[in-house]
Amino acid sequence: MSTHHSNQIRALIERLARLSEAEDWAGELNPAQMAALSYLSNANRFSRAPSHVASFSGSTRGTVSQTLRALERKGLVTETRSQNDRRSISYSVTAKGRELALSGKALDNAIASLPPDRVQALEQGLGNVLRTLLAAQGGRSFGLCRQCRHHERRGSASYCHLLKVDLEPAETEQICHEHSPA
Amino acid sequence: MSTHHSNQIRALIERLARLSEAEDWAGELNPAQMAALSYLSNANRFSRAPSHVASFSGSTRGTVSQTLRALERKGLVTETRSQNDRRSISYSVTAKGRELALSGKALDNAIASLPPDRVQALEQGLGNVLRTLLAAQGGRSFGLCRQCRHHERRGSASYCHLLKVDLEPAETEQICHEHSPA
DNA sequence: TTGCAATAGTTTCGACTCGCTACTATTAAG
DNA sequence: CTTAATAGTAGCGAGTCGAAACTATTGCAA
Repeated sequence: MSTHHSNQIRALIERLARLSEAEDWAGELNPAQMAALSYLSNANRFSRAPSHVASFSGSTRGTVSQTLRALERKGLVTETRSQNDRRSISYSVTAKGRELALSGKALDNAIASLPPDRVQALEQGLGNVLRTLLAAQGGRSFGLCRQCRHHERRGSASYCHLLKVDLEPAETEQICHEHSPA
Repeated sequence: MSTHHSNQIRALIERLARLSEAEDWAGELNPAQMAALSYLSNANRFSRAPSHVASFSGSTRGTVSQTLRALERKGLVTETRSQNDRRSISYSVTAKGRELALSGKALDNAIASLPPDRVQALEQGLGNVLRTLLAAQGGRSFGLCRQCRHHERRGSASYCHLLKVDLEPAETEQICHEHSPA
């Protein structure tokens, strides 16, 4: 019974995602590229490495490596090698990339047309499902910096107790790969 | 504001689908194949043609043609050519395919662990979103035969006024490509 | 300090997706 | 009876995806 409903809902989620991804984004990007670009445009400066993208999307480093090269060829992201750890790379989204990442999606409009309480219920319900799924699979939560247990508000600025760095206000609204629910 | 929430929810939907599809299904199937197999195992006998699968998944006939051949090579579906219209083909899911289609998914378990009212809210909310999206894009609803405007209950059996055929009870619980909301 | 072991990322391989543009076969419509 | 529409397939090119092998760097421990 409950199993039956779970099936239905999973089917709905997968179908909605599939239909949403079937949008061609001006023919420029495919779903994997769009997902990576969208993630990068919302991730903070500690969370823009290939391995973070891979972890976020449940993919592998090898696959993501190719996806990021495709994005770079298209001028949507640029790579920056780290000085501290010369193995690691951080990708930044260009202006052109940011524009594409924010371009209107039909699914967004469909969601926005719901009554506010329905939207609220959806967000909470899907959030719960995601947390449960991640807990079961040992994945990272990739939540907002601001909602992390290592985050501390200090007046107008903030501080991360895990990475031991000061944070600007805007950064606390970004995704962090070290995120841990409060 | 509302736009912001819509973005969040779309991101949740796409991420959940991506994580769910990252399950390897015993290493046998990829996401597109699983989606097609899952659809076929729930579709009624009028809705199992390549074009129906394509329409359901928002893909193209060409792509689906290859996906179905892959499934057939793996012994998960079999094709049956129609006598009435010798252009059309109907695919059936084999026992092996049905087993795979019903195999447990981590996302199902995550959903099933929610309180029943949350599950209810999710199902309704996502259903609303899907209907809105389909209306905006002109896509078919692919709902259950039983919930169709052409369906009429006749004692223990049923009748479809569109296709003008008698239906067995089990068939009314399947997906129909001609489905039109009541 | 030297010598692994772990980590970050890349490369290559093979099977496959995906949209596209032909293309064939069949059926429908004028 | 020709023409148009429909159902499905074939081949192309760019790209996904997982796996395994590989390079370069960093960490750790004897």
